[in-house]
Amino acid sequence: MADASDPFRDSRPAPGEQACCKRAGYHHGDLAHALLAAVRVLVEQDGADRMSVSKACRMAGVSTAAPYKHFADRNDILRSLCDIGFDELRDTMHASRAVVAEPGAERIAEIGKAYVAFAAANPGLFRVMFGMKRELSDPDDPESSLEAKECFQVVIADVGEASGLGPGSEPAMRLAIMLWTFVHGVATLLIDGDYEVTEVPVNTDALIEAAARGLLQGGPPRAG
Amino acid sequence: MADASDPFRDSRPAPGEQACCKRAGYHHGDLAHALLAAVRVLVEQDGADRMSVSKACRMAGVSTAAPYKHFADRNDILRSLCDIGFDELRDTMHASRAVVAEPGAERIAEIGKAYVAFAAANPGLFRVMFGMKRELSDPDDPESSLEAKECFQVVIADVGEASGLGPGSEPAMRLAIMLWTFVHGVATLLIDGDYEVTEVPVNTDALIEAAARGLLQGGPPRAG
DNA sequence: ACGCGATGTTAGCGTTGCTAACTTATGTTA
DNA sequence: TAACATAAGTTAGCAACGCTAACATCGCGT
Repeated sequence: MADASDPFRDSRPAPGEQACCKRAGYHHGDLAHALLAAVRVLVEQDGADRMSVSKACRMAGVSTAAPYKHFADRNDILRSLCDIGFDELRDTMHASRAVVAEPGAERIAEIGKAYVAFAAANPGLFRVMFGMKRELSDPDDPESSLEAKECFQVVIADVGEASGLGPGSEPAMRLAIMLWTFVHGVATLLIDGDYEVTEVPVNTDALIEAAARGLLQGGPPRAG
Repeated sequence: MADASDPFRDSRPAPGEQACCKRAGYHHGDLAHALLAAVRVLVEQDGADRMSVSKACRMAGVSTAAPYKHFADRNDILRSLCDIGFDELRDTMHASRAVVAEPGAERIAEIGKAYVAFAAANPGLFRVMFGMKRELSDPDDPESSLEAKECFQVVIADVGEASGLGPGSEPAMRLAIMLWTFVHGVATLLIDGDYEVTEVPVNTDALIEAAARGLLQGGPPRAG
């Protein structure tokens, strides 16, 4: 089993590593998904930039050249992971709307909490999605940021209703941008551990609720 | 000059690279600073994680082993760069206070704009400072986040004055955290290019002014 | 004048991303 | 069912990277 003629003798996970899934024979069966799963784990463990494709290969039990039959390069893998992330984020944001029956500050706060919860649960992925998506994607590709736009649409729709500014109106859009900005600030400061410098425990839920109330009642900025 | 006995034949910058400073003889003179300058350029060019110490060495005109006489490792270089960044940020935030004579929403907005302007001018550095500082530093070292705290102090002082909540009081602290959160959201979304998904041009100055007005008048969150 | 420590160098290790050339399995078609 | 095209694996190897060990050189204090 471990003799020199075993073609997989160097493909098995090292002692400290775990295979994501067994492979039956020479062909893996679903290497693309297995790699994405392994990469996702590594992105959370080491960060997107320090994540190693070779390590993911060891986890999936394949050679280091195998990924390039399914992905163009390292960035292409991260791009695919981004798409998965934005789908999940959109779904979780959309689902959070059901928590509060009527549109208003409370429901908007709930969407914000879902956004932050996603970031807290998937900090590595979140950082790729919002910090590297642009450099990973072809800027000429109009579909590249489509998933991100869908997430933003969830907010815009509710802000239009809740604020009475009219759904899709420009003031509503500006207000939605402010709310997104605040919630994104919460998410990044939280996952980067930057709130620790305040020496005061930060209750992110309370922060989001206060911002939703304050900004909705304060109205949109006068311009831009 | 380019013969095989030239001890620097492999140390010169490649055609596409520029030396940061000339060296007179065998010893560089001030390699630590030269390296930090080169690394700073590379961090802006390629990002902190893709920044290569070897490339910085070529720019400074030294061998790839030289940095380790001055820094423990790659992370130590980035740590030093962080300290420089936080010093600059504190100074620029402090200086921006002078733009508006009296304390109030306007002056707080001005500090926020300085924060965002720093991020926009040094996106790579900004990301290291707030995104990697924690993983670069020893968490047991109490001095590690001292510079970041100093930046936060600038905000807290002004919010205490402007809000009438009392400088150093906990409500003032919570309000300062909200303002920081918003401004940090602006900075990160801006430098990551994420505002482009809105399809509406985003005026960050107007955003910050609106938030300063709205949040100051709305008061701090009820808890945390 | 001397010597030692600070600051350079070369050589080399292990890891990485990726390619080229080869091998094996799969599934369609004659 | 046999032949074959192609998808999906493999090995081997390149260049670049971070970092270390061992060696070289310079400059400062005694």
